[in-house]
Amino acid sequence: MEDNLLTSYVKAHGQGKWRSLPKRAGLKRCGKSCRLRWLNYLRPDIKRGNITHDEEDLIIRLHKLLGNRWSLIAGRLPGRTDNEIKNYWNTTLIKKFTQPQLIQTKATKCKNLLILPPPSPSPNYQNHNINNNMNIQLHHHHYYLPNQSQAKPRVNEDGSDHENHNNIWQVNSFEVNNAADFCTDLINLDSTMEPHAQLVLDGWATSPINAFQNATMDFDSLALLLHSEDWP
DNA sequence: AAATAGATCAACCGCCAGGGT
DNA sequence: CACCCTGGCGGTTGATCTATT
Repeated sequence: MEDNLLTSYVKAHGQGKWRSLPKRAGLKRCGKSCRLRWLNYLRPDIKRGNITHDEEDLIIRLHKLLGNRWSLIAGRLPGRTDNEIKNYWNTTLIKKFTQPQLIQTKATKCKNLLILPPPSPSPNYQNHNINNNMNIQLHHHHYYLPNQSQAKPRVNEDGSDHENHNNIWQVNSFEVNNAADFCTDLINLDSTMEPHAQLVLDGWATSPINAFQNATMDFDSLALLLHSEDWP
């Protein structure tokens, strides 16, 4: 009933003026609630049905690139809402990234960020030290490891693992195979880690990794890419 | 069939940015 | 400038549905 009122009102008068809409349309909801109902449910271009495999793949890629910026991700998935994608991530996808056996799935192919235990990194990798023994805070699901044997959490003095240490990992070095992916991983670093983030970004700007492959990509071009119709 | 646990998703809430005055 | 209003965003909650015991 309210949905019908809201739908017909928006179709007749267009979106906007949400605060005053309930009064004019004869609804008992607040304006915010009307807006949410329209955007997430009543809009005619809403896509119904389950998330497809392709959409899931795209969500994973975009989330890797953008983090929890659901509206931006939704903008790349026609007919899907930010709320829907957020729910899908929080209920379905997040499990995939927190299950250890999936450490070698597609997302883990990214070897760009090596998190290695001291003292010395593996000789099998070409390393570019940005800042030795730098402590960086990472989100649970935002780091990608080559395999479990090459990266270990720092162990506390009492033998407990990093989970009791506010997710602080000791980062010694970085390996970069693809500049764009490296850029992605930097973006996914916890924004609360300042000033360490700036150290990393400084390293990004000045370290030898810029000589690598597609290393011409910078953050400005990344932003352009995100707004490009060619993406993904 | 009933009770319980787990999963899903729409809705709510608080915060923030931008525009207008 | 400071203040207010509005729209938008992301995190969280709670109701409902589904599966399991």
